[in-house]
Amino acid sequence: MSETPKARAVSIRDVAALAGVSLGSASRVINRAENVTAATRDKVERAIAQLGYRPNHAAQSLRLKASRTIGCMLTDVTNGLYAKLFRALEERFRPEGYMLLLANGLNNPQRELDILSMFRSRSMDGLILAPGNERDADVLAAVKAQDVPVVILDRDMPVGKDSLLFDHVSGMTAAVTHLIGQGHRRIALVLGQTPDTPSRRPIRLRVEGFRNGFTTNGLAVPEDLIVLSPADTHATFHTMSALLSGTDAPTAIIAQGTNILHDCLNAIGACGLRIPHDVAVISIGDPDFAHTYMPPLCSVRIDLQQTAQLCGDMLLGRIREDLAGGPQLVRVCPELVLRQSCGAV
Amino acid sequence: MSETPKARAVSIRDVAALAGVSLGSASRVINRAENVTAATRDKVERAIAQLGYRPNHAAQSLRLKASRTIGCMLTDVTNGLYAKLFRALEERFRPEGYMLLLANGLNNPQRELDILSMFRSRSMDGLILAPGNERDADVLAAVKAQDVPVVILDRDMPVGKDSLLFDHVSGMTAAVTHLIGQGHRRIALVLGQTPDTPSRRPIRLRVEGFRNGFTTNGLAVPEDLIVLSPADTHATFHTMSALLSGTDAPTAIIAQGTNILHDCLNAIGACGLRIPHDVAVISIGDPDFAHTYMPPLCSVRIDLQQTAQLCGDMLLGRIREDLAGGPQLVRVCPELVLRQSCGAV
DNA sequence: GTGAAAGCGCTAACAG
DNA sequence: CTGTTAGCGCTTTCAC
Repeated sequence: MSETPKARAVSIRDVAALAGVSLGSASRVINRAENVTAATRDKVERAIAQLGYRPNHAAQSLRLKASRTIGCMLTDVTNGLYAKLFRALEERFRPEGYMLLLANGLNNPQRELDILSMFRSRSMDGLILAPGNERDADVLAAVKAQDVPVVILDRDMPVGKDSLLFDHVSGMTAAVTHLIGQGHRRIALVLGQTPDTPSRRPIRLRVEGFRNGFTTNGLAVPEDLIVLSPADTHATFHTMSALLSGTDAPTAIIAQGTNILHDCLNAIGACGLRIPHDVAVISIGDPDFAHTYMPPLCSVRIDLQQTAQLCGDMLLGRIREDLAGGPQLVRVCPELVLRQSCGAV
Repeated sequence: MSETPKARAVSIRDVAALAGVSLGSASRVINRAENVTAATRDKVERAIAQLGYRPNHAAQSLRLKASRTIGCMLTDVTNGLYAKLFRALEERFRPEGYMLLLANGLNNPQRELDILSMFRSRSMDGLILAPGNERDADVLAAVKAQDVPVVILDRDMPVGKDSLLFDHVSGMTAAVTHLIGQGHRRIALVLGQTPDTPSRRPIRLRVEGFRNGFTTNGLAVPEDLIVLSPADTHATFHTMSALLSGTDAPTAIIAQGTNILHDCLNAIGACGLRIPHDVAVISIGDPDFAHTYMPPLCSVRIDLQQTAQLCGDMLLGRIREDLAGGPQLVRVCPELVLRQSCGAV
């Protein structure tokens, strides 16, 4: 079994005793304070090594009122985007000595409230939040009530917190404009449908960007090709199959999310169409298989390293109080990654 | 901005004062102790509500030597399997009042050591570990040295800890046996390659199960069809294309991991072959698109709810000390999900 | 049933 | 430069 099953963990007291110095000196060495003799430092460090001492984090947190922990509430890590985002955030915060508490909101307001409440009592040093429910009054209030630094990720929440927003409008406009430039007019936009879809910022802005792409190019928006469809059934497949084999079929498809994308690809295959010759495809989001697929799929990608970087700058800035003033708002622009599926390249 | 920017958080003292009772009584109410009058309870609860009091978690941890936090070190949440596992673990532990600290080991021993060290100083109540490096002496030692309950997930680590192991052998044997039953003899096994592949339990056991499937059926193992290939390049695509268009080509493919699977599917498509008519496919792991794909992909799936349930039983059992005795070892058997791609159904 | 007081392990302020 | 001490917020004896 393990080494020292129930032996009380070694405390700074034990270290001080073994080193033959006072508790305070031991603490100073541990916290790399200036005012310590080399000799003292040495004795203490030897004792630490010998005892395998590690400071008690709970005691430090209590004392310092800082836990070196960031609470992350994301919609669902099962979604590749959030998983990658989490990874990027981990890379950003780990070198600074922070660990991340992760909780999935799952678009469930009650659950989100619980999580926010747990974060609150656990004295997180900061929070990174992407609640599913931007318009839920209770969630809004709970976010607003947080008294630690908060960064809201890609949600419109009027709660007076810092936020980092993806510019879905420009991303989508770029995609549409590119397709229009390739001669496409009948472009379909396929989005995942959830109960409160219309209130979701990412969805809302993508639709806006889509329309925007046409109007700025002086074209009418093909409203009939904006498809909202539940991501977890075959509904998308059937809808798209019908659309593709019907009259005035789309010649290009912009699909959001891995599941929806797969359904679209299946529909294209089932209709015997070829990409990009018969129909062009752009993926919103850049899953791993996009660049492996045959042909490689053009996609609208968000730079998650950059996102994490900026998010960390803001949050750490607030935590360290280098950053003052009212709520900041940082934008990250998605980029269009040209690959064969959109007929360019 | 936020409500009470820098006002010192309300403590149990404030609650007691407002309620007009002693600090001890307030504590008793909060901890739902028996010995409190209804009147006292009432006053305290009113005060709590009025002040919006939330116990200070750091202080509780320090006092109780328990943080109600579980440290999870998984290889990489970016991998759908781990993401789903994390979700399942969250479902298991949340109702019990635990939150999860998540860190990605990324197959990097140094990183894993750092994480284990942080876990150790943060007095986690328990750990769930799936290190990439099962054979790294330092990692082994660090895991062994943990003095809180630990469950090792799907790794062979002789460290005297509880563990939950997936029975990859039986899963793979079932897959092979099924294919053999369908008349296949030339079955390819395609696995992801990493520097220390051979020492990885999941890989090792799958190869073993593959061979086992043939030998128990009295057949020779097609060693030439065991393909190890890096998951992050197109290598798999090329290897499989060559294999499929060569002489004595495989008539069935067992592919492990989403990326490898995609490469195999691409190769099959590129060679103009049809599933399952020309070549059968079984996926190791059951990504979302498996059941959506056309045709739906047969897969070997691990029940992650069950996994999380058992993992929680063990870990919570140890934490609460209901579970005593030497290291436990629990096995979870993957199940073969029959779908069209393997020619049955 | 309730209040007073000790102390979890640590840091920081203060004397020396 | 070092030792002593107070106290972070909480739970839990222990008297009353």
